[in-house]
Amino acid sequence: MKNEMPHSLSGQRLMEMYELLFERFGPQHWWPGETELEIAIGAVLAQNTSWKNVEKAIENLKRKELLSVPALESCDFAALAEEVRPAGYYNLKAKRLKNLIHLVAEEFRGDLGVMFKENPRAIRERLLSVNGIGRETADSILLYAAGMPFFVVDGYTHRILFRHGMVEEQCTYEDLQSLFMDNLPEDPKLYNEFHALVVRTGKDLCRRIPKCEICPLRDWGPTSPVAG
DNA sequence: CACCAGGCAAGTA
DNA sequence: TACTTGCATGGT
Repeated sequence: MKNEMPHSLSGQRLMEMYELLFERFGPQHWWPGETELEIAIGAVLAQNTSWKNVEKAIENLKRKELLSVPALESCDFAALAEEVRPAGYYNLKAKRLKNLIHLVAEEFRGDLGVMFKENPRAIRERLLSVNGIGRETADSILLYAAGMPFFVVDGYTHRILFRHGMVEEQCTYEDLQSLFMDNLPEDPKLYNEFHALVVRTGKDLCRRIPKCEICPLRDWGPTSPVAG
């Protein structure tokens, strides 16, 4: 039984959850990037890293005029690594950016707009085949840069839904993504705002001790990390 | 000092 | 399949 059919109990609570979060925090104005490329680059740089550090790296890239496909494709690896250094894992991320840019340059004429005209599922698989692009990064690019209806799942999504007894602790990325996508309207704007609100909420939830007095979801059942 | 942040891939068993 | 580990800066 591959649970979580559409209209599961947890699924039916999602829209209410969204409304509570939106009432509490308001619009989050995501993704905070100006171009498709900037958003895609930011998605890679943001892997397990605070957004503040990502901003510094992106600002470096802008200042060095490296925020274009041709510039990123041709620039020296060590120079790129130095610019993305504030975002952490800089050697790893410089390589991952090169991998992503290589895909766009070689298969889509260096144009993300061209890539985004292809079949969404096919593009997702193509992105996932790039070393350094996992499911969250791929979905972030597809939702926030391309405007495609893929719900982005992250650590906060899992933590919040598990703490409120809506999923099993060992549930997969696909389980969580399906819960949202099978129970909400297929609306990129809704997915955009909802994920941003999940992150905003997660920032107020300590890893060990939930600050339930300020959590809009405090009345939503269990809030202990051990579900007790 | 410890712990965390808008993950992912590679290695091991 | 299911763990574990390396990657790294910057803020609290």
